[in-house]
Amino acid sequence: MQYVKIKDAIVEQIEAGMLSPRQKLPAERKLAESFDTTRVTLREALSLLEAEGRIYREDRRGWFISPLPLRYDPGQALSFLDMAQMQNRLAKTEVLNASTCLADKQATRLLALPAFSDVFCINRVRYLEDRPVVLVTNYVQSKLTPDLLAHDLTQSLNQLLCNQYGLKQKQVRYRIATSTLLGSIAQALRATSGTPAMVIERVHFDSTGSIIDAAIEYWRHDAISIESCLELK
Amino acid sequence: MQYVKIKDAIVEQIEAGMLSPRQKLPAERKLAESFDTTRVTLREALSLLEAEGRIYREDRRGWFISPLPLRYDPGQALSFLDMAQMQNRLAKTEVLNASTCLADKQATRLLALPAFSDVFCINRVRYLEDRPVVLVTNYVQSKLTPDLLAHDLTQSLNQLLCNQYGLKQKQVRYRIATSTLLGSIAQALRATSGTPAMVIERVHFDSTGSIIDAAIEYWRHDAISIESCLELK
DNA sequence: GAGTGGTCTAGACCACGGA
DNA sequence: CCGTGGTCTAGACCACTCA
Repeated sequence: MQYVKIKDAIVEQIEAGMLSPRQKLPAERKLAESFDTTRVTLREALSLLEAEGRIYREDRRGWFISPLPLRYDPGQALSFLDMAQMQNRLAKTEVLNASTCLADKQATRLLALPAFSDVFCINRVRYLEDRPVVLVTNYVQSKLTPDLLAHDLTQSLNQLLCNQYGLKQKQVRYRIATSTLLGSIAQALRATSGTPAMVIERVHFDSTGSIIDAAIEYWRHDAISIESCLELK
Repeated sequence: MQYVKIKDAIVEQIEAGMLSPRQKLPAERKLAESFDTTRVTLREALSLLEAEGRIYREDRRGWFISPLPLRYDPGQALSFLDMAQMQNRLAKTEVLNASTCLADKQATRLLALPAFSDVFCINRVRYLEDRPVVLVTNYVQSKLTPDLLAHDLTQSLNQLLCNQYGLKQKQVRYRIATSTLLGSIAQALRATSGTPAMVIERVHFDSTGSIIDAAIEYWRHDAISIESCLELK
């Protein structure tokens, strides 16, 4: 099992601090040569490192060392920016698009809507140190929040809903699973199709138990570590 | 991108119900032939399906269709068996080994122990419909629970600690991340080294805030979906 | 013992990124 | 425009599973 040895050799270099976060690895052909093997086998080793969350790939740009993951607490209603700031990370948000549209399958499921409802749909990419780490799709029932799209959407949607519309999140239901980044989602994160991903779905409720909004987050799986602390019943 | 088309063709067959959960796919060479391609490309398609959680592999035995994942709520102090039963799943637990040993690096970190402490270390594999889905390693401070290992360890450790020793879990701290199954962990789950995994670390506290025990769970990533509902502060 | 999956070789072409 | 990563070919050998 040559590819395991290659993987271990690279892990050793990472842990010895010879390779720093976000640093690019040498070209695949060069690495293959230096480990005296073929590209196929070398790529097997790289895929394994990727699955372990130690390196990541930018589509057609190469392989890079993964930075520490962001600690993410689903129990805290913290915005991405606040979370990043508390962990001394440099965060940025980019709005890909924001529009009113007919609820798609996911939106109707998450928001428990009747068919053909109108919703606001917002797609944003979040960056850590200029690396795109998560694509977030927010769905908000349009009747609750007129003119929502007129506001600055790079800020926390949670805070916006609270301050502008008095919609306070009291409860969250979430689901976490693994999958892959495909097509346009992969593109938005500069990832190759098929990159491992962590998918988080959230539905927010107000104090009366009504649904406020929902979100689906596609994370590069190496960029997040979910950590929380809670009381048991 | 031939392998994406192959993947889609197989997905279609799964969703049409032509392939049922736990059913074995044809041999790689046969699949490759029927899609008129080589094994390398075919395996790329299979790996993608695996990463999406739609199929899984048993080491040297072949590829199988993934059953529905088990819904797992970290906020409920439910035992694996109760969880499975509530979802009409057939569960089984196998004790791999249970012993007193010097705390390793992980145990000292999770239990916040001084160096060279004695702990009970229990390794168990949990099955759903005879498929091994998770390897659980439990660490318990030995001084709190004399003779722990004399009891039936196929039952819920949580319940055992509560009923036999009066140790009631009041709080849990957990961490969820993705990684891979390697070496003996992979073997215990009949998986190939490098299989995608969901790793859950848990530390349990009693009502005084003292640590009772800790656990590390290595899940086949397609076998679990983490779902919870909680109040926001 | 036949067939299978796990691993590896030694090439190839293309489209894209970056200079 | 060069070099890169993404994709694909057509084989091979071995160790293991299973009948």
